[in-house]
Amino acid sequence: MPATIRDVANLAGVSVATVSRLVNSSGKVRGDTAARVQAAIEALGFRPNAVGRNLSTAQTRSLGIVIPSLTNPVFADAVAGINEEARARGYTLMFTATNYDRVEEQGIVDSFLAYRVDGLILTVADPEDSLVLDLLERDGVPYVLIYNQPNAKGRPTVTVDNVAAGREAAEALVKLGHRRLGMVAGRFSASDRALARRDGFLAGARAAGCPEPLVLEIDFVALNAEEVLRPLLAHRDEAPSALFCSNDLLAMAVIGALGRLGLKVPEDVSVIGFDGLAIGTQLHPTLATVVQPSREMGRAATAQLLDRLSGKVPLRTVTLPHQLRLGESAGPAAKLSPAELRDSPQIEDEET
Amino acid sequence: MPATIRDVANLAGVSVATVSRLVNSSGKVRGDTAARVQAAIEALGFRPNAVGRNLSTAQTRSLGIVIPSLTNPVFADAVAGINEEARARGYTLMFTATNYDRVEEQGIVDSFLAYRVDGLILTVADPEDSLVLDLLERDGVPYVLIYNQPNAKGRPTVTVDNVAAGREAAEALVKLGHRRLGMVAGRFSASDRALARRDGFLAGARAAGCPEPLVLEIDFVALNAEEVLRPLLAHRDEAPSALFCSNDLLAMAVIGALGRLGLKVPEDVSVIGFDGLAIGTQLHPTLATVVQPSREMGRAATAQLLDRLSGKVPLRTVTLPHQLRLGESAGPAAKLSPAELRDSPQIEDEET
DNA sequence: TTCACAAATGTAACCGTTTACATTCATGAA
DNA sequence: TTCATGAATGTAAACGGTTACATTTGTGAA
Repeated sequence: MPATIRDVANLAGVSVATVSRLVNSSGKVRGDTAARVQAAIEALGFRPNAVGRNLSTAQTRSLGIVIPSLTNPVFADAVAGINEEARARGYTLMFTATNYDRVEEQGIVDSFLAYRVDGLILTVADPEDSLVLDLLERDGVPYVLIYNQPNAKGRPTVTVDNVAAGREAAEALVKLGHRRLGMVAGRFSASDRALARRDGFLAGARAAGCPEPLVLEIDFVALNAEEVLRPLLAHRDEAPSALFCSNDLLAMAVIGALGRLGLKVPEDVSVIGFDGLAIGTQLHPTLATVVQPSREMGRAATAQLLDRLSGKVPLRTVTLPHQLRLGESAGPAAKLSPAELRDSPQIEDEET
Repeated sequence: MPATIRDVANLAGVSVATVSRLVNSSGKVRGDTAARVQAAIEALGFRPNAVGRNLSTAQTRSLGIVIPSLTNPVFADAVAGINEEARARGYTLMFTATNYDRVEEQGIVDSFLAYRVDGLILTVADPEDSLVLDLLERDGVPYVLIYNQPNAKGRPTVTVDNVAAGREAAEALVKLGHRRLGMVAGRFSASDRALARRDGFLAGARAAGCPEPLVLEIDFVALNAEEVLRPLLAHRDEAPSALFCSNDLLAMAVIGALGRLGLKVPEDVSVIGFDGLAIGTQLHPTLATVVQPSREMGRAATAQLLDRLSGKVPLRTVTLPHQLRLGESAGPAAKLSPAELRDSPQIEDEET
């Protein structure tokens, strides 16, 4: 039973319209009246009910955030950026994680739409073919994707160029003298970006004349990296000497597993991740990675969405710059073993 | 201009009450009527407007979450737990991070109250003396603290026993043969839990007859651990051989800094953190830490709050079990140097 | 067939705002 | 003093649901 605008109006001896005008600084109210109303507001501890306001104005000044998981700091960072920008502009956030589950995705967006959020920021499982996004488009609710990188459909996204980044990762490893490359990724069905990174990586490897890299797709959540890596590395002669991981968390798990398998990073195997998590720089060895500006991405997505909401600026896709950060986990390839020399004769490809 | 309940009613040729009854399965509606209404709902793509409902029912089925930061995975984990539990029970989350800023805290809670969240879960800077909590109590809005551990005032909290945990950390280090202990903590003014951990740690050190540990209070955000640690470790003879850090993130930063200062963990200095972040187990060395069940804590806080909201179960303080996880970063003390022998003669105190 | 009664449905007030429009008030010019 | 005018304020209808209460409909017994 908090005080309502009517309580205030009664106490101050004015109409609700006047109170509303004062509270929202819409319309003018004379000094003495204002003072009386102000006093009434304080006396009653009046706090305007946003629900009533939302109903009346048909907007909520709230944004819905839909991400796969908070456990991966890369999303937490993005949300931090979203939070900053949204708060600065007086918007509130409704939030949920989907756990990479498309059914959840649907349910969450439904519920956000019921709450009439003004717009959404989301990372979905498959942006190409997403019922959720189709729904938003049909209902005309503005949204911006983040991290996703749809090829077709003109879906507005804030992302980095995952393909180019994947290629650069491959190139960097080749430059270090590696020829037998491998990639470890989470389920591609849950991550279009992992897919894009793979495509770039494979293209890079091919362009450098490397043998086709092995790609390992593993279950990111119930992760037993050791088990998965053992067969891959069984025959040292044929095993990859460098692994590209589709994200930093995975890379850290892989490095841990390699250690337990008795392999040293980077002496025996180089590892390079993706995301640029802050902790990566504190590790031993420090984590080589492709840095994406997660916080910025969150901020940019929010800014764009809010600009769209006030004013009619159309939403567009923004590609932010990524950056290769070579850490200690990626080192020069060990001297080539005879087996490898046989497999990759065109050594002159390798610059330095 | 989404369809309203009245649109549906018109199309189906019934009254709004009937539609409402069907949608909420309150009250009975005959089979054929139900079918007609259902058809109308589908034809119009009707999605009940939660704002209207909230206004009418005076509850929002939403919770406000207020935490210091998402960048620290410990909070992200808790939010993940909160998210799970809330979603399972049909509640939506409004979310913001305060960045350890009390003014922000106030503003955020104000805004959540304006939105009429049904309850709040929060970690505040200082639960003993918090305007925000006083406000909630005055307004009678249910809340549960998480991580905070207020001594006085009967404020409901879900937490671990930070004092006991701090003491155990000290004991563990002593057991490993360390006598010169140190602690590195974030600003105590922003973290009552760090304070509690320190108290326990100091008590443990004292009980074991160690010289009074040095306590370093540093700015957790703009962190330059190297700079801070250098003087502490300047004289190897007097420097602590083991450091207790008030959280894992800090511990990782410290380990990194030690490395850059040319000190090995745990050979030269042992480090033990607090939180039990998942990544800790993947590091080299693996991180010794006090594990708190963050996800559980989030879940427990949510469960309690929601139980309170339906039914009148009173809120209470719950202390969940923590657990010492000795990782490789905490190792046996190096042989005592002559200087240390002089300082701590009662060697028989050390068990093994 | 009629009637009593329960089941199904309808009516309209209410939740707390905003805001178009109407009304009142103050001011200065005629 | 009167009046036109603009400023300040008030009135009441939305907004989209829920729900107490009133009304209608259907059912089976007499």
